[in-house]
Amino acid sequence: MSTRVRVRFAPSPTGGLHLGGVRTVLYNYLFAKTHGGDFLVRIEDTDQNRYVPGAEEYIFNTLKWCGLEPDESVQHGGAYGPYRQSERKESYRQYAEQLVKDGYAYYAFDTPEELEKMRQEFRTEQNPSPQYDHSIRIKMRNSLTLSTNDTKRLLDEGVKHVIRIKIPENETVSFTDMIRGEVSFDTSTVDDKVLLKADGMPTYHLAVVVDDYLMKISHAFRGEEWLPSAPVHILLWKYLFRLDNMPQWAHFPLILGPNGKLSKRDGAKYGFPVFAMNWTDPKTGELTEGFKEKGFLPDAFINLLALLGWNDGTEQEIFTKEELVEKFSMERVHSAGAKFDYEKAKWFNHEWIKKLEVSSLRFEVGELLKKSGFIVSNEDYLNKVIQLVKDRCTLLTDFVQQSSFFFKAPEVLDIDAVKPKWNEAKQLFFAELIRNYELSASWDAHTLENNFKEIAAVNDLKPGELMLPFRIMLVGGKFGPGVFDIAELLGKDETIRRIQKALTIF
RNA sequence: GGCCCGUUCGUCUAAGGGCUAGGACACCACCCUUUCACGGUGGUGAUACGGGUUCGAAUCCCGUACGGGCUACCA
Repeated sequence: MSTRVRVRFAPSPTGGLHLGGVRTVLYNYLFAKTHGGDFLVRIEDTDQNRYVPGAEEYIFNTLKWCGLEPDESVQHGGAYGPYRQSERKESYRQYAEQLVKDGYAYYAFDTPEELEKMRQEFRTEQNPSPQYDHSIRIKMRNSLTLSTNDTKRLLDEGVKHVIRIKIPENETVSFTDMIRGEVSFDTSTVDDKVLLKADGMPTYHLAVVVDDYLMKISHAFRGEEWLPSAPVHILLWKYLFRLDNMPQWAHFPLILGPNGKLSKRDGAKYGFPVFAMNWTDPKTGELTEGFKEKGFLPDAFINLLALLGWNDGTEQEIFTKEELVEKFSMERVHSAGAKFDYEKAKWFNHEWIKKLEVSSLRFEVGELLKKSGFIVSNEDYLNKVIQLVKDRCTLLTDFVQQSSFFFKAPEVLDIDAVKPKWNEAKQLFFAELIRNYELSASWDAHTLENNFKEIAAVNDLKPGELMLPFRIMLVGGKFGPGVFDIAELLGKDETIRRIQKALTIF
């Protein structure tokens, strides 16, 4: 018996990957790494109607950005391929047929119209959505109600049909969920799910069981929305591969938005990203913003996701990926859903920006500045700028606003902040400051500040009244690091140039 | 409607029978700061409700309420 830990993330390529999806990846990844096992990605593209070009590539790009690279996948290779279900199509039919042969499944010839008619017919106040279950199947067109000959004839004629699981009556199916403990279902309330569709493709239910078996998955983790279909999967394991080969299950709590399961719409409505990275719908051209482009660091993104439903029992909140791998345990994953709080998410990112070295930030920030039209030629200068402003940036994109004046003189000055209190004496002070600074032998923040205050004292002016105007001259607005630090970094020529220019405006 | 899961400050959570229910985000106040932030100190604020079990319950059991998920030839 193989005891190696093997887990999988099995997305269907239908669009952007959202928070919950990435967290599922994360917990899978952490569990695999914590136990020295394998993490693989299997593309569940059995629904050809929902196929979206580019979505698969997007998923892998996202995993790469997050630093959660699979050990096996379509892109990474591996010994258990193919890793795309559409390419495994042929293998599913035989399992479905085997189930029919063993009496655990049956052919159903009902057309979509007939199914719709059935739902209309049996719909009542008490039962608004009738299911194709043990009580209904005897009234439908399938190999259970048709004679053997009729069934054979229809099959031979190539009539479109599906294969449905025949759920037993009055049985209790139970299993132990690693997060929730024992969960059980009365099979009489479970419907006869379609296993193999009319186009020959399996549904999720068949595919997940067959593939988890074939790929030797030891632990199957997924979102809580799958809990209701667990009995179908358990039964399939029992009928097909024996229960003692079945992986251990865990159903993660949902990540909730302001109203229920977090959706793409929530993001648009409440102004925060839901997808990991930008996603453009190829059909509509609609762009949905991602955490990456919003200015989140991958380390912070992983960190905040990990803590949404898990903690290590201490008061630590900032974790590196390595620490998470070291400390993660499925037993400490919460069972209740967690409402996503964007403010806290930003706090995580801020903490990470403060924590990270300038060298880790430089590339991203440099790119961002260049993209915004600033000329960044001097690496050393950029490093100093980042060091000076990083503590006041919550998002990576904040660096642009917080440091723009280091690369380009402000075009508009916040004159209103200065003008009402501006007077002749201040004008003269800055004229003298220019002369002083021009002659100054050293150009460091400390000297600059001392000289500034000396001149103010000599002229009987309060430094406080002068520093704001000085800031406006250099920065353009009421923000930024210490004004003398700015002047030091800007250099003598540029500082004086900005004072001179401002004096003509004030 | 049925089935399943869940319920500790506004939000994320700690406390897995025993101290004034702890921390973080957010919010408020003060300090620091001659800008804005960072930072520091303090504050507001929770065990859904009702029954049990127990010397003792946020914790175990039952019920109710509320929330969420599922109820497709989608995943």
